[in-house]
Amino acid sequence: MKFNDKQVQIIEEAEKLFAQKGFKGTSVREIAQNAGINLAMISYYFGSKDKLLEAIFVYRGHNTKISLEEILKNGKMSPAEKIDVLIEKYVQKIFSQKPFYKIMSKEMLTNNTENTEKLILEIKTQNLELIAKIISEGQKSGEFSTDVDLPLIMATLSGAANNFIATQKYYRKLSGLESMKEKEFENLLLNKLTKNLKRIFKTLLSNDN
Amino acid sequence: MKFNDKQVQIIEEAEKLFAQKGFKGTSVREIAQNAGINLAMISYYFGSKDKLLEAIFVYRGHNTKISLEEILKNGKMSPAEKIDVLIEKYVQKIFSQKPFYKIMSKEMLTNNTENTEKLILEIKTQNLELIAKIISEGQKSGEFSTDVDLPLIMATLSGAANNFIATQKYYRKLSGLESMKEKEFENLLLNKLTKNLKRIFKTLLSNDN
Amino acid sequence: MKFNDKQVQIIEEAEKLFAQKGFKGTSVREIAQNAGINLAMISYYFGSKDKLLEAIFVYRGHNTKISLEEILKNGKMSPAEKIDVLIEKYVQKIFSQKPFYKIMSKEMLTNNTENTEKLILEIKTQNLELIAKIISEGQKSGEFSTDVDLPLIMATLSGAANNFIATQKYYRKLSGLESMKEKEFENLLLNKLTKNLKRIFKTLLSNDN
Amino acid sequence: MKFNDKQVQIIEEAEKLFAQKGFKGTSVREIAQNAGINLAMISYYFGSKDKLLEAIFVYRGHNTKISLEEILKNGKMSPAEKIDVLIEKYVQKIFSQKPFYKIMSKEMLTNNTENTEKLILEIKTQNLELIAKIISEGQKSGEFSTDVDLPLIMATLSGAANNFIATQKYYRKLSGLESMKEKEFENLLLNKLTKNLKRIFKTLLSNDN
DNA sequence: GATGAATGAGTTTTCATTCAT
DNA sequence: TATGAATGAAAACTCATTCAT
Repeated sequence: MKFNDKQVQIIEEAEKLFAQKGFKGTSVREIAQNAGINLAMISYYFGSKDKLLEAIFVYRGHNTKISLEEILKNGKMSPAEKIDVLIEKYVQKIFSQKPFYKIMSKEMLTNNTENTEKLILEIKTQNLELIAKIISEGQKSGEFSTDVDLPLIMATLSGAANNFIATQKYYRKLSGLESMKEKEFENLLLNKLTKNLKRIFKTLLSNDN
Repeated sequence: MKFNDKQVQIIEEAEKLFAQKGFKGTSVREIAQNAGINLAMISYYFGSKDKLLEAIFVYRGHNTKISLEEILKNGKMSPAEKIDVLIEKYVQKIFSQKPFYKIMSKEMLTNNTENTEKLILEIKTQNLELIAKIISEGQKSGEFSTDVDLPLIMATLSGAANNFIATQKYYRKLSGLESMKEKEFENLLLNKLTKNLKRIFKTLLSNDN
Repeated sequence: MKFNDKQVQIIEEAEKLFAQKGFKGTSVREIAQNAGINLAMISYYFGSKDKLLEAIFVYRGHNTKISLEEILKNGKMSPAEKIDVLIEKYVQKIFSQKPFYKIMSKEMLTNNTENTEKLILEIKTQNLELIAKIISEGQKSGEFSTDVDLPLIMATLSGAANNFIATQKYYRKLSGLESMKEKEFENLLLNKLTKNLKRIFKTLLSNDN
Repeated sequence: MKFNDKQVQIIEEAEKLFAQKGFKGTSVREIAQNAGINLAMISYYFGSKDKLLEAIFVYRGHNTKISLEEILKNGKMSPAEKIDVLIEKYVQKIFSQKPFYKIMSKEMLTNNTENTEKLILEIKTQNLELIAKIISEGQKSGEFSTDVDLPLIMATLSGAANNFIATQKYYRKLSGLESMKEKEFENLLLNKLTKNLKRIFKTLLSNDN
């Protein structure tokens, strides 16, 4: 499914607003005004507000898949190195697409439409399969423990990462970093999170349980 | 701040609905109907829908504090054991108060009112201080590493835990446990999560970095 | 009709608020709070909000009558002097009971209940009869013109006077007296209005038409 | 600022109702029903009930200015004649736009929004400047006294005039003219008021104080 | 494709009044 | 007398969607 320029314009504006103020908290009128398009165009292009949300998932979910799949193609790395790269890429993606991940986090918390549920499950499944392959490699080579609960690891990974973008402002206050510049703080966070997750994965995948 | 029976009744009904359908997705009319009280009573007792949300935070935040503080009073345990108990209690609390934690997760993701932000920060600060004390004990006795980023550990803990209650249904499907009974699945989840978190904490607090 | 202390307390608070914010713009809850009494007491003492308004008219209308009647009893003054005193007293009364006259002005502008209409008419009639007597005296003695439209004179008198209390703040700005102290300005206004009205009455009652 | 047909329709209906029942006493639903338009159109066109009130002031205030300015352009009349014409025009305007002047009178009596206060002050200032010019002419030519309090004269003029339209029904009863036909009574009132005001102005502007 | 106007159902909140005690 | 609780009606406003052009 391809979106034309105008649709992308609407999608990106809607994504920003949904992330900031929630789906219900954002009116289509607001989206139209911010995107500089006519109110009726949203219905025209997407059918309804709900469908617009789904379009966001399609738009971002599509990007997600492609970008993550590239990791696996590199055959020279060890499974452990691949996990490290995966974590790096994953954290980078979440940080670069914060609004979308905020929306997804919110949607997972709510009884939403069947369609969004399906789309979220798709994204999760894709990521899971990706990791599954790497872990499977590592298990075959003996590097990783054979006693690994994959969905649990996934939940820990995405849980910690999403929580970081959700609670960024609280983290700032609790760490006493309120005076640090936004960009600097952002980098600090990204590095800490990446390092932390790598360490956690090492533990959870290791043989000595 | 104390709430009378009617207020508690409203608060608990609102909590349930806010968790299910979101704050904006729930109408006060709906709350009133489900709680079996007159619509105007909500304004009468809480002033507004926003204030009702704050009341939920006060109501649950209060309970949170008391129950967690009891852990520390036991002086016979080692810091490592205390951490284990803390994790157990924390996971139990989150599981027993799922609706509230769902609401809090959502609120953290949205630009909400100053008051709720303050109340969330309070709860987070209380938990942080609690863990800080235990870790400090462990650091003095040499059990724990002195190089510990407390807020990061907190974020990992609450992130993973909250993610579990948020993505429970997805976890079920991805693990192929759709046929398992709700209660059994709930227990399984609780145990896995607890065990997992204990292991992560052991790693993150250990000296061998 | 006599009012007890509590009723007077409510009446005076209501009068203040009705004058400030209008009858519809004032809630009974607000009156109760400001008067420091229980909300239900207003219904208890007066029956309804409408009846409370009528009570204000009875309360002030009663005062009005007594105070004005005293003017006539003095038999030593000439009709012209009496008119002057009447104007002085009238302006003083309006200035000292601004809130009530504001309410009355507003009520006259609106299709109100039969009762308030009747009460206003009563007050107007009383004043009219008072002036009528004085003018009649003056006509008999030849001082005043026999061609006098009494209600028209009345309307001019009360119109100008009421307009002054209604447009006080606008008058201040238009006269460039914004820096003058409130009390000083009040006195200035009172004197100017009195002098002005006396002059107008002299003209309207004079023989040379 | 121009209003389209629908907006004018709403404005005129609202004006009628506000004059009859007061601003607070009129519901937007009522306005919509009487104007035969959808309830939501009022918000759509004006934003809010308050803004609708302001629109009435803009709509009528605009008309006021234009119509009054034409008086001055006639250069052949003496200042005294101009004053007479001004009074005639002014009274005619008030009588032809009774609803608007009722609303304005009420608004002046209440602590209203900044915007309406500003708009009222504008209208008053415009009228004041108009009269100021004429009086200034008369003072230069020696016809009028140099000791003239302009705002006070204005207040007398508008006070008396407004009072007439406000107390029309009371005037009718007090004058014993209840059986007269509405139109006839209206004309009688207009003529009396005009004549009366001319006489008053003559006195207040004359040299012999 | 595009738009301004329009709509009906919905929202939260406020109100005057009444009730049980 | 007095009161806190309760209520139903009504208020203004917002919303997503649709329609005619």
